[in-house]
Amino acid sequence: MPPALHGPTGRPHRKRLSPDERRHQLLAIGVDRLTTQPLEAISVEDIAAAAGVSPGLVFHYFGTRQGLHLAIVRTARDAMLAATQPDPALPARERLRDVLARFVTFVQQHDATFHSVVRGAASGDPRVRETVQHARDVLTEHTTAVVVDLGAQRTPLVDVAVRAWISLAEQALVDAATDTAIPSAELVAFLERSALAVVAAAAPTTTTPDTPRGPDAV
Amino acid sequence: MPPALHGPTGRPHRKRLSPDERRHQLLAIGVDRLTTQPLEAISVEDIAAAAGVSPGLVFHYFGTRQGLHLAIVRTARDAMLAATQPDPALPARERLRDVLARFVTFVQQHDATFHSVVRGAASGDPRVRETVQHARDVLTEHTTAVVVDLGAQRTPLVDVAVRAWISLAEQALVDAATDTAIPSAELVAFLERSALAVVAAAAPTTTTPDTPRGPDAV
DNA sequence: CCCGTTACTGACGGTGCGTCAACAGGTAGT
DNA sequence: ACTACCTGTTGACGCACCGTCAGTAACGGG
Repeated sequence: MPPALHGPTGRPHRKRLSPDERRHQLLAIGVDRLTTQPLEAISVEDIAAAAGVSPGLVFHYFGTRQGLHLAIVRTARDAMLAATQPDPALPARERLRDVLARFVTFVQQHDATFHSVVRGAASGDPRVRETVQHARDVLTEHTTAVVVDLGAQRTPLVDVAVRAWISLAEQALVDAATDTAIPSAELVAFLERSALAVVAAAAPTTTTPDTPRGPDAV
Repeated sequence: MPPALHGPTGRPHRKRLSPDERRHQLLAIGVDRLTTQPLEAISVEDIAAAAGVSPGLVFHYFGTRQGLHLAIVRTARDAMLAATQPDPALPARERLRDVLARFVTFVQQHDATFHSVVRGAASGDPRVRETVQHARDVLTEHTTAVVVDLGAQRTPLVDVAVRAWISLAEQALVDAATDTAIPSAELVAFLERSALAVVAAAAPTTTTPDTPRGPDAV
């Protein structure tokens, strides 16, 4: 990326872009910054300086610092969701494995972005949390569709279990996706098995054929 | 809590406390603030005003804003760990259930504190992350001890699985501990079963006696 | 070439972080 | 009690960043 649209520390050259172009440029800089620093550390003035514009312009486009952060995290989130869209043509089990495999690949290639999105879930700004939560909701929906296709019943506890499993998957990906000691295929297989096992643990009365339960429930 | 150590908006009265007392007081205010606002929203000046002292004094005790945050989150974390110390006298399975039951109770009673600690895991400050990670490490150790006692082998993937299960448990607690639609006992039972199931999913070759696996492993 | 639209600037006020020399409350020695 | 020391504590300062707004200049159309 060129440092700016004018000579390096030379004269401003004052280029006038269309709103879409400018917005896109600022967002691209923001997502790039996300690979080296957390969301909260991104300042309006830093983005403005990197784009060669005044801070005021950034406020013109995003309103507030939080507005900027929100737009940045949304961009990163959408990239993640686009990369992990399930293939509706596949049967349930294959679909799950396919999504998990692509997810592992995505995290391996964009681990900094993934980290930032996951960490955004704990942001102080409710709107940022909501944005990340939306990503989780989408993933939860995909996963729930799979387990329902496999014969599980939906209960409140099963919903909790699926959401909780998403967290498990996030943590496992953060831990192991870039860890060479664990092959990707093994990680994918573990995630696949754990998803089914966790749902089975939440729905002990389900009639799935291959999860026999002992009489140890409370 | 008295608003301060002087008359309400009256004259400062300038009480001189011992460093321990003052530090403790500031920390107590900080942990209390944590129940209504996220860590990053806690400002030095707010704490100072609540204690009836100058902002400079807070810097004297904690150095920086981050130092204050770190001390606050450490205090909250220690309270959580203290409440969930396993009872070494119990056998593995009972020990797991006992810890989980007390964990659910703790979250029900201090959900705001728990939220803040969990969210601290995604803080921008590495030291805060490290602090929360330490709590997870302790919980991971307890859990690993249980599953090893139950006959599981330790492999890199099992370690990943246990850490990931901690995230699952955190998420399930955040979701469901204060949800009246799901009885505590059921939640505890789910967490217990899911722990064993996730470890089994990570170590398909283990010889655990009471976790029968169907031929669904990949 | 000029004129209007609007992307963009620059100067300003406010808030919170962090520093430092100086001040004052407590206490020990006489 | 008086004094002198130690140290908990202050208040004023510099700085970075957020957010606002009236004004300016770059592009497109006539």
